[in-house]
Amino acid sequence: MTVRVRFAPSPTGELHIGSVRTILYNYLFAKQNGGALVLRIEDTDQARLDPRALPSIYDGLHWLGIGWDEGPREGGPYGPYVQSERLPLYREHAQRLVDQGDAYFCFCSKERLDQLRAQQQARKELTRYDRFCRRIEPALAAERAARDPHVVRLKVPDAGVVAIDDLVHGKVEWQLATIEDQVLLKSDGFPTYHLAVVVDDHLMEVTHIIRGEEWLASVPKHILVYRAFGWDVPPMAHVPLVLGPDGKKLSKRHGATRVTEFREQGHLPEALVNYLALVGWAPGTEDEVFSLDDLIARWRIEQVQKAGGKWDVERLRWFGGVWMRRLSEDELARRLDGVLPPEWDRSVVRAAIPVIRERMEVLTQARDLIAFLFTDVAPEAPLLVAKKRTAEETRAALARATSALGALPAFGHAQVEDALKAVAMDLGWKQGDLNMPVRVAVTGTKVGPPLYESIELLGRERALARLERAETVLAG
RNA sequence: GGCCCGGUCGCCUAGUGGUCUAGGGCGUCUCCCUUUCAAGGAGAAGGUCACGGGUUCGAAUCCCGUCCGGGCUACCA
Repeated sequence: MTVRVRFAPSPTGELHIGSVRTILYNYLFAKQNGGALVLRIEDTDQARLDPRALPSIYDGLHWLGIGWDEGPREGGPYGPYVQSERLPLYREHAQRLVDQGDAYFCFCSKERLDQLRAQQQARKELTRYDRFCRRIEPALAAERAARDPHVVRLKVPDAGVVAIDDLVHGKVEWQLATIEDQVLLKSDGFPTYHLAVVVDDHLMEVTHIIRGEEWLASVPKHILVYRAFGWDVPPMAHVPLVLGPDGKKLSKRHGATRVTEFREQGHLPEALVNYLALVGWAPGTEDEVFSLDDLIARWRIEQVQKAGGKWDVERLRWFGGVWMRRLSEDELARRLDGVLPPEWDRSVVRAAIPVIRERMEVLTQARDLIAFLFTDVAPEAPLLVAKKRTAEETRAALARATSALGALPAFGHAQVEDALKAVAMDLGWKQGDLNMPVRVAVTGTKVGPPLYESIELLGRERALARLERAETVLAG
């Protein structure tokens, strides 16, 4: 039997980083088993639809390099892959359960339900549906259903136990007495998640259900539905949640959570995938830098952690640095293309890559690192003055550096280095004491890429002009 | 409240009865390298394995209890 797994986002918002981790695990499982990955859109909550959701799922996963085999746009033999286009299917199946006596029509109003809940709360009882409509004669209920608004509820047995052998948690079981008569079909004709997942996973021949742990609690309801239909329950794996720093499910109030945001912040997709895979999984060896292909080869569902893992941007950034240095210079130049202002000369950018690459964790850092090559700098006098020297001494030193650089027959970083070393020697200054004012004069800041290379990149003309301007500032 | 899941350094984790004086990575700190910042190298600090009982010659690893955290508890997914 070929493996078929799915990821089933509900299009209620942009692609979330926590969903990506679950999708990634599904992807890895499918790939390493030569199976298929299916994208199914669970848009059964019509009130919460967000038009940005779909594009962000496609763009985000494409950016990350995670591909799938069947879905709304790519089609496939089990379509449609959007639940709102499968309504008749759910209706038929719900009807079948009613006909079999495993489900029933419920006509209770929102008001009655609210009131019931309030009363139960006041009495400190369990808040759950009182099965009021379960007592209605089936024939009468069917008749009413033809004209009155209604939902379909699952008839949960009063007693008994259901259990699964979860791939990550092991055996988990529930007393049916603690489960309420779940709504399966809503009054607007849409199914609830609980009906739709079961029907679709079965019809789409999904062989393994890998999803977030937030779904673990609804497993008994699903088992009951499978049972009522006489279907087999596929193996399930409830993977741990990605948590915020406070230990609660990662959400927007913890900061960036949308894939789009990380992309905009300049994170490398390789780093995101690598980092994310390691929240909730470890190979058991001391390796930790993994490409998507490495992960396909090494990830194992049995090694997935039970406990949730906290999101750690610092660690993500560290992986960013690692991957930054693994990218070829040409590739890095391509990645930078969309990040840097279009007017910045790409040949200059390309030339600067060797010196900025190991200083970057995210692409956007390149902007600050090489801005001095494209925009004028106007350093203030206090910043220019060398350590333990006066403004005048610094000015004089800069003047000597200026003429030394001006006299150079060739203007490569090696020559620049020789010249500045000679000046420092003459002056009797420590190299760093001379280089700092030169750096500030030429780049405008105290930190940046190596000085000699920076000066070479800038070119003689502009370097000398900036040095002269710094002298003026110091003289002034 | 109820049901369910979880609990190893600040964070991600290795570890499935003895080789654990609990290993690695991130972060932090120190030193080296050095024209700044990085990168790189060498080191350090940091965990009574939530706690308490057992079982066992021996427990982070097995059992029970407690505590703490989380998820779910909608005609949301």
